[in-house]
Amino acid sequence: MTRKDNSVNIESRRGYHHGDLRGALIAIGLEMLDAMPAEAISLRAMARRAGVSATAVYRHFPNRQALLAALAREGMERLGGLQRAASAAAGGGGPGLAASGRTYVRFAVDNPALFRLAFASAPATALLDLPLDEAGSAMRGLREAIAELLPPALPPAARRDAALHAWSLVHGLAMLILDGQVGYDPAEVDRVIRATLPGSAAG
Amino acid sequence: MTRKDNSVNIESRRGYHHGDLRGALIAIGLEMLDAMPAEAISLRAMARRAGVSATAVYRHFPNRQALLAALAREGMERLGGLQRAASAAAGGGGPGLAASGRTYVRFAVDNPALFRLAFASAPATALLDLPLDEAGSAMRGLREAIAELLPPALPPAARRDAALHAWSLVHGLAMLILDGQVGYDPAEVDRVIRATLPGSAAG
DNA sequence: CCCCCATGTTTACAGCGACAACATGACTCG
DNA sequence: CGAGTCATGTTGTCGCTGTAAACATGGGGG
Repeated sequence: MTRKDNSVNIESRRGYHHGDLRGALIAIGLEMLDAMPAEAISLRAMARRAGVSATAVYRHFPNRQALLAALAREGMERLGGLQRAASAAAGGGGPGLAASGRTYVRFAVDNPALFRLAFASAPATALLDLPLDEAGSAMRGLREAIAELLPPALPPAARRDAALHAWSLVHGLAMLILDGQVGYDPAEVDRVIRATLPGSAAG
Repeated sequence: MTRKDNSVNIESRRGYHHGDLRGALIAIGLEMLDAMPAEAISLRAMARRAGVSATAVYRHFPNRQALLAALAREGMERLGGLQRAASAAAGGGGPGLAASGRTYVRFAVDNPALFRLAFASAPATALLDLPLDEAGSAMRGLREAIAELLPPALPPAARRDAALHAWSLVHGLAMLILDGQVGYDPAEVDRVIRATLPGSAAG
């Protein structure tokens, strides 16, 4: 998916001058996020890698933050996709929810900079309060798994609480691990997640 | 506590040249953290406020990060103190643990920049794995409340799981709120925290 | 065919963290 | 009491950053 060219695209040139600079910058940014935190990525470094002057970036993004926001969106989408896939692969229901949670933490561990960025510069729209089909792809997996798991008769407020509960737990786990406050032990993560499934705790 | 002088201290001069520059910088940093995130605080701005040249800071901190780390430590200590106080005021036990958790989230909401900084540049020592009396003051409150609440017969691993569970939940809640992913509703926070108390969920 | 405008470049500026060389003044010791 | 040392603070500088303004260019639509 991410071609490895550091210079300008040649084949996929659908743009005008050079190539798809916007896309190239995003690919470069994601690549750099594998090696360093977002705050260490300079606009100029990305431009350099793209083989382009620093100010060319401003033709595609109003400022550095906007570029990072684009990377953040990509991160959210990847996370959401993995969660949905994991939930489906586990057959949905309780196992699906647990799998979705494990995937959430795993993603954070595997892509710390991207995970951090995804939330740090996320749009301030409260994902939990959006209707499911607009809730970005980020929380779709978790919320769908929870919705499926809860007794349909439950009032919406209880559903919301359950979703918040599950989300907070995995998010807290992820952040504490990333910040080095606790070690990453998959078995432990799994235990803690299972203990929180709706049904073990009252909604 | 934080005197409001922007120039050099006069009365509390226990230092040599000007005053207690190190202390002044920390006070200034905490003040600035009330108004902006840590990454927006420049070493030069702090020096300016202290009425001192930029490089004077390097006499007291090896670099900017070290100064921020000092602020982070202060944040951790404040948070820990508040938690212990809240737990004690609630009479310990289950109510104490819930109070400690509520205080954790509240602190984050009230001091977003300081809270973030406290974890972002925390020493990478896994607080949860330290003996209680060395565990900094950060997690003391939570862990003491949990220890008190759990049946003494429980094996240490179960205690650890319970602590991690509680900590993850409140930390996740706090971060999601700070990142604007969910709104801050004290009642909701309280509900979610109560649902996680050891005893509602199996350890 | 030509011109327009999206895309990219050059130049410039202020602010940043950090290093090296220098100044100063408070405390110590003879 | 006088000298000198060393912690503390200053000046000057460097390379880097984000970003604004003015200029260049070339591909596609009139």
